[in-house]
Amino acid sequence: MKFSKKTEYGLRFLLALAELSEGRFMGIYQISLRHQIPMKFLEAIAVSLKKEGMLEVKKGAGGGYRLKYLPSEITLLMVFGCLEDAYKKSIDVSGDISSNQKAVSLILNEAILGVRDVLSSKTLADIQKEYRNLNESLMYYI
Amino acid sequence: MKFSKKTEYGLRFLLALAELSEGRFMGIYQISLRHQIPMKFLEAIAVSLKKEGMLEVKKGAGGGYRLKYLPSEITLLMVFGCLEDAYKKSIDVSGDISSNQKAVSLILNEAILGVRDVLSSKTLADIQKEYRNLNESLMYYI
DNA sequence: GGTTTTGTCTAAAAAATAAATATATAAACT
DNA sequence: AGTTTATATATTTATTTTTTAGACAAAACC
Repeated sequence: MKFSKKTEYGLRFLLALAELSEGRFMGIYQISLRHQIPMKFLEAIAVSLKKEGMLEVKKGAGGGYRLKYLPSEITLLMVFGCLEDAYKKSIDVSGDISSNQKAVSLILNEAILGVRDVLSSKTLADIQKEYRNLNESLMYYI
Repeated sequence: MKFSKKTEYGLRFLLALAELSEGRFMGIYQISLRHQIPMKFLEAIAVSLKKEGMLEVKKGAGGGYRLKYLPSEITLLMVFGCLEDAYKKSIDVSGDISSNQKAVSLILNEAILGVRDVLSSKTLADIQKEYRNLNESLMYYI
């Protein structure tokens, strides 16, 4: 399984937004700085996420992005759909294809369906929970 | 989800072997020709599969490869393990990493476990079944 | 024993994709 | 008006995937 930087950065970006207090916006510059994500890359990621309707935007001072949905409503599958190119195009099983090839494609497609199930069972809320856990453990050291 | 050509070719190669009559060997040249897979690429794929102990080899005339296991014992996960580079290295969740990053990695790893389950639930025998189905349907046209 | 058939190994070219950077423009807020 | 923020476009760099090539090694065949 490969997870692109894009997806990883995207999830970290969403996590950062999820941790904001209700209704607040946060800009890319800050997030990029605070979480060490290449700024311009993050910019492109934000655009993709917005295009799929996952974010609200406010321009100008005090603006930035905020989540359009609850963390518990944002599944990994949604995020992958926005950011992993491989998820956008489904496997093409048509045209002049041998049955050897077709059989393989069909089973791979079935596998993909299973994977989609897995990915839609995990949400941003799960990541948030993990995040808070980790921070709690850190507290003990201080 | 991305499936590399390597994996796709690999599965088609294994399918071809699975369809041989018990105990027979078949060479790369033939398979590459019959199933339109770039020969030298297939060669490398065969080597990888052999390295992981999935194939038996016989050199010289009348030689080639044959499966070492029953198709029902060969899972997609095994094949991916041999051929998808991304499957070899698991995500590294150590070192100097922010908890933002760590939380994401941890959940992604959990997702990977789920994916592995999916992939180990499908076998070469499933592909074979599909293959035979497809060929049967074709027969009606002739 | 020599020739053919097959696999093995190493290299590297070519193509595709991913990751990062730069610059200029547009909108919104104070 | 001027600052802050996002948007769009283009370019570069790096990495990975896919493909091709050639020399070598082992087994089988006659």
